[in-house]
Amino acid sequence: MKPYVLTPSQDSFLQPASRIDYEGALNAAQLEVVFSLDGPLLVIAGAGSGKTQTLVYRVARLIEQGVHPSHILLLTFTRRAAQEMLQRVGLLVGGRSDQVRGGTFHSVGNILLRRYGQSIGLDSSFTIMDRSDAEDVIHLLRSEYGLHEKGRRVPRKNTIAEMFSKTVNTLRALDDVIFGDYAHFVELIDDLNHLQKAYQNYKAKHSLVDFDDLLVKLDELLDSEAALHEEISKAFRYMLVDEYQDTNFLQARILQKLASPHNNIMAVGDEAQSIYSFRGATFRNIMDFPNQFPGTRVIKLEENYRSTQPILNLANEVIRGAEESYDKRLFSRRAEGAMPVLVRAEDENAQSRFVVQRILELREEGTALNDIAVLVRSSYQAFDLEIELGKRGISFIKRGGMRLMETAHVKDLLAHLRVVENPHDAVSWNRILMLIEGIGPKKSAQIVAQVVQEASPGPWLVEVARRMRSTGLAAFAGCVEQLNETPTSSPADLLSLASAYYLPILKQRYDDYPKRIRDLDHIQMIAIRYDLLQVFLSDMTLDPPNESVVDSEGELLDNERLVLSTIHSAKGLEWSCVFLLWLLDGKFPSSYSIFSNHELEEERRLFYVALTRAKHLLYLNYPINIYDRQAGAVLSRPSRFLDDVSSTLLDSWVLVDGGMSEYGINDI
DNA sequence: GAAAAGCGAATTTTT
DNA sequence: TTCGCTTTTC
Repeated sequence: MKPYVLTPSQDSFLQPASRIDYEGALNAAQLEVVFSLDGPLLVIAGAGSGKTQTLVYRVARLIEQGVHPSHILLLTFTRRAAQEMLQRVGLLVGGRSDQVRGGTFHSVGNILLRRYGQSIGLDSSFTIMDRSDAEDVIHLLRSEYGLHEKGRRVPRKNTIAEMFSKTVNTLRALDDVIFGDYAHFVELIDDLNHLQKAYQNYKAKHSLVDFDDLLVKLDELLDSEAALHEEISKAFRYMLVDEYQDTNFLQARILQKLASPHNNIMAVGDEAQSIYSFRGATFRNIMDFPNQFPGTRVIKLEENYRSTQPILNLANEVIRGAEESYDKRLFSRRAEGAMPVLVRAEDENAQSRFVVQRILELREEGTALNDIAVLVRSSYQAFDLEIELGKRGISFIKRGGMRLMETAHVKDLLAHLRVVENPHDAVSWNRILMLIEGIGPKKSAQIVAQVVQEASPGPWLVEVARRMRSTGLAAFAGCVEQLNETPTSSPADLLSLASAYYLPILKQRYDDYPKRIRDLDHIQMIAIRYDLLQVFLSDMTLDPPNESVVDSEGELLDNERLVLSTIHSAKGLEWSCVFLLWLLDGKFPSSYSIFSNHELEEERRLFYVALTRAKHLLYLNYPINIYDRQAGAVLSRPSRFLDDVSSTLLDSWVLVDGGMSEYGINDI
């Protein structure tokens, strides 16, 4: 293929038509944020208070003031958030916004470590492992170590990975984590310490880096050499951090190092919306910010531009019930609006039918489908609704929950490319080898131990296949040779080669292979956008496609799609109408969390986040008479978070079956 | 001795 | 739908 050079988009040379109209777009508090460019600044921004708008204008202001865009770092919770904000900055200042550095802490870690990692002994072609890769390694090491003696209860690999991750994200020693959070495994403390060391060694030996390492090693990097630290902190002269309530202690430490000595750092957050403590995040970072950065200015944004007052009244009431009370009263100028509605359904399917029917009505009345969202606590809670939507021909997009990247077949396929990029990647070798007929854990371990040291794995594997008389391995060896012959090919071409080899295996292993092949095709489509294998692979791990589009048969309504999302994935977003499902005590809050005050409080904040996504209409739905194995009881009352809510803040509806999926409404 | 098949149990949220 | 353990097969 011939290279065809595309000239940069003309936009880059265009200047904005007129000067930026700050006063027309921002209120007084927001203006203060946008014009206080130097020194540490903490912005406490309530839900819907125009936080994104403010960030966008602040970046624009920096550029307008002559700060070079590449000296600005915008840290966000997801990469998508950064992209969207920078796109909006582009509307204000033109193409210069392309050069602003933006992304998550993890993606910044990735980029800096690729460039400077050698100074802390990290190979620049390292592979990023996701959680399930990490669990695979732990599983491997655990069996090798022989932790499972008779009669002893051994933590599951998932649990072990969680413990290890907690040590990093909460800056605690493994012993403390076990004593504090996993007291029932205290007797295994020595073994687990041993295992953690083994895990670290394994990663170092095979150039593997897990999510947490991206932070740990970045932190290390910033400490390694004074000159390097200076170079990096000079590169990011102005920093903006979004969703600060969902950062952890390690991230706060990294920030402090990145920002020193200039301290031109601004953090935005809302302690009432902290919902990632299971990942080590703590809203204490917000509280401590002024101590960490002496001279901090604090600005509060309290006016809500999103929701009507009746919705805010309910949200305020719910968060007021929190143990650690948040000094927060959102107010809106939209006094008028429909009351939020609490809807009781006889069972899950009645709940789904109600939602579908109401959505169809709203659409009749002129609400766009993509201005409606259905939110759930955990993704499986939407399954029944998905079926119902399918029946009625409503297309939707689903966010959160089971991710494409986590599926076995996608991981299998990508593993073949990962060993091309990083031949030391033992997890991927192991994964691929285990797919081959006649190769199990033992054989695989033997081969992996050798192959990671081979300069040319292809010919070596051919030889091994001949010795073993394994046709499966021979086929694989051929595939490896092909892939390595053309390492400069595009990711898409390499993927095609790997697919050709993998497809027969896929068909043999899974009865539902047609569905899985479609997933692989989807990955193939994404790969086309990339030139570099390394970038493609990193992105697939750090920023995986986590949306699945389910189109109804036939009619495609001008790209209009309903959004189904977990509450976690709905963070920062808003819709005209929001349905909240499964608002049943025992489901939300889930019966897992009701024994811990700490977790219960987080569930309450999660509920608050869900409520504040709605602009005009809010439906809180709960089915009754649901048997819950966890609780060992039939659940039938609405979430306890509504216990103290006055009945004047909510309408109550009871669904009455009118046959033929009709519903009637009785006011109580 | 190692791999494959078979069975019961458990299942939040995500970079 | 996958995890961890047990039984069966090679």
